[in-house]
Formats: sequence, C-alpha cells, structure tokens
Amino acid sequence: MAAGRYHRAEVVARAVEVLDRYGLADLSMRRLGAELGVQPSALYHHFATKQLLLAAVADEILARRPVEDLPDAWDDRVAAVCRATRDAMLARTDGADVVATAYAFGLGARAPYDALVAALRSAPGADEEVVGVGARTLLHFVLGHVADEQTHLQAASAGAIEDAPRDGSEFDVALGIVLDGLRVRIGTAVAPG
Amino acid sequence: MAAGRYHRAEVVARAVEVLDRYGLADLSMRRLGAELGVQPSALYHHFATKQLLLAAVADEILARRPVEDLPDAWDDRVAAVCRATRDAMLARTDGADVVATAYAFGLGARAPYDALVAALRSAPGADEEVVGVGARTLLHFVLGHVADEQTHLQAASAGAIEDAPRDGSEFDVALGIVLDGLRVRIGTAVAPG
DNA sequence: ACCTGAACACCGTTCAAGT
DNA sequence: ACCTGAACACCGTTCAAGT
Repeated sequence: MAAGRYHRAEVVARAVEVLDRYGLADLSMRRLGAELGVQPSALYHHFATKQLLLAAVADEILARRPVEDLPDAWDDRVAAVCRATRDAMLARTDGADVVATAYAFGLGARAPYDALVAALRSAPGADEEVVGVGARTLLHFVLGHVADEQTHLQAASAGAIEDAPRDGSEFDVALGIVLDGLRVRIGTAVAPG
Repeated sequence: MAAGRYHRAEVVARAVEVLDRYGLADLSMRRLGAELGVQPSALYHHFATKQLLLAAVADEILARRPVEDLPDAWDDRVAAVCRATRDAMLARTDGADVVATAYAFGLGARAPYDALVAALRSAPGADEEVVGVGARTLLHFVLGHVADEQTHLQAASAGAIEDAPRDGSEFDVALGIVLDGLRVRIGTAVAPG
C-alpha cells in the first residue's frame, strides 16, 4: 500500500508475510511489489531473479528456529536437527515447498544439510561417505515428508478433508527408521525386533 | 505442426515428447497445442486442468518400466521397485519433477506407492503401520534423491559442471541405509558394522 | 466429439529514464 | 541507491460458437 524505499531485508520480511498469508502461488513479483507500494521492476534492484528472492525467503524461514542445546549423542543430534527443520517449515504456509525448491535450485536452504553433516561427523567411526550420503538421505526424507504433511494439514484446515488424517507422530516413526539404518552402518548397537 | 483431432492418449504421448525434448518449463498448454496444430483451448476438451494433464504424463512415464520378475524376498522386492521407479524417471527429461509433482497433488503417480506397500506387506511380521510409514518414507527418499540426481545429471550434460559429479552408485548406498532401518523394524537379521 | 477465436486476468524480466 | 513507466514475450483458463 504505502510507497517507500526498502533494503533487501525488508523486502524479504514482507515476502515471508505475503507467503504466510496467501501462499506460494500468490507470492509473485507483481504481488509483492504491490504489497510494498512499489513497481515490480523495483524488486530487481534487490534480487536478480525470483529464484534468488525465494532462496532468501527459504533462509529466513529456516533461521527462525535455529537448533539450540545440541545433545551429545550423534543420533540425538541428527534427530534434533530434523525436528527443528520440520518445525521451522511447518510454521509458514507452504514453508516446506519453498525450502525444497530453494535447495533443489542450489541457491539457498543449505543450513539443514550442513547441520546434518556436522551431526553425523560427530559419530565415532562414521566415514565421509556415510556422512555425505546419510545427510542427503535424511534431508530428502525430511523435505519430502514435511511437504506431504503440510499439504495435508493445509488441505484439512481449508475444509477439504478427503484423505485419512495424517498423524503428526508419523514423522518420528519414519525418522526412527532412517536413523536405525544409519546406526547399522555407523556401528551403534541396535536391538532388532 | 499438422492440425487434427486427437484422443486423450495421443495428447499425452505428444506431451511426453515435448517434455523429453524441451523440459518441464517449456511444457505449457499453449506450447503443446502448437505442437499438435491445435488451439490451447482444445486441450481442455481432454483435460480439465494442466495438473491433470501432468498427472497423466507422470503415469505414462512410470508405465514405461513396469516391475517384472519380482524377487521372493521382501527387501529385494522393495529394492526392485525403487530401482525401476528411478530408471523410469531418469529416462525422461525432468521425469522425477513431473512424478513428484503429480504425487504431491494426489492426482497420479500412485503406482510406486502401491507397489512398495505390496512389497512391504509380503514381509512376514510387518504390521500395517510400518508398511504405510515405510512405503511413504521410501517414496520420499526415491523422489527426492532422483530429482536431485537428475538435476545434476542434466546440468552436467548441459555443460554447467560446477558441483562435484554425482556418483550413480550413491542411490544404492542410500537405499541400503533405509532398507537396513526397515529390516530392524521388520525383524530380518542385520549384521552391524 | 473435438475444435476455433477471442477474451480475461495474470506472469517474470528488461531497460531507459528519473531522484 | 532505489524507483518509475512502459514494454516484451509469455502464461492457464473460460466460453460462445462452429463442424
């Protein structure tokens, strides 16, 4: 509405607001410009492309919930990073989609990957291959699971409940499966059954 | 180029061709219409929305490589389904993106999920919870991994090699991790280490 | 059953020019 | 440094009408 001159950070903050209120489909350069009281072309002073804007939005989404109080055990650390990433994405409309897109384009959203690598490296006896493959596998799981979960949550809250209601605890069960697989390869004892 | 009247299946086949040759970004209703020598609005006789067209394209991509000669052991079965799904998606430009999108919208691409559920059910001692959660976790992994892999492969073949070249065998390593996690919960012996 | 032609309401991006 | 105004080359979708 109101016109003005903005810094990069203010543009990103407003973009997150538009995303959270209207969803990713309505977060266009033209819409964001209108929301700031500015021509769409003005946004290209701050970001060379829309993809780079979205990458900054993804980083902002993830920065909201930094992982604090990292546990000692490597598997608890991995679990903490995965849960914090999930919480951060669920906190914003279409958050998982935005983060997954930025990560796929290779333009942002790298914090969770780096945190997973660090957590896996803290495991005694983890070679670099399992660290890299493990971090990417965990990230694919988290991004895919939460995008799915968020789609269902948002569809349900929009009143279009058709599928079975998704259980929030499914995330922990699924994370447990992947973690068990990593424990087998990293050499922590696992009780089968 | 040439004008004509088409059936649904011919429209889908041509859409797959356009996808494979020019990529998902260039597969627009207008572009596909032009390719068929037809107005874009004519396509709406066959598909109510572009999303439904893309779902049919996704099913076509997956149908090319049906899983044949299913192994006996449940874990070999799961691996066979995952590899067949990967091969089918890698065979078409942006194949993984198209399948992941259709699956996310809930409009198609359900064959791999159903096949994974069947494979997991064939395991003695697998309860319905681990079957469902396991199938979704495997699918998230496959879709995420192959989308990533395909992005890098296509970027590399386009000459823009910047990242580390991705090893094709990484898929098998990552699949092994998730499978080990499932073996722990389903109760097949695993040798740690 | 399948298609045309025209329209509606949008996109991302570029660029010369302004302050 | 940040923005305007206008343009370029597109989108998905609808709808009355044609054969």
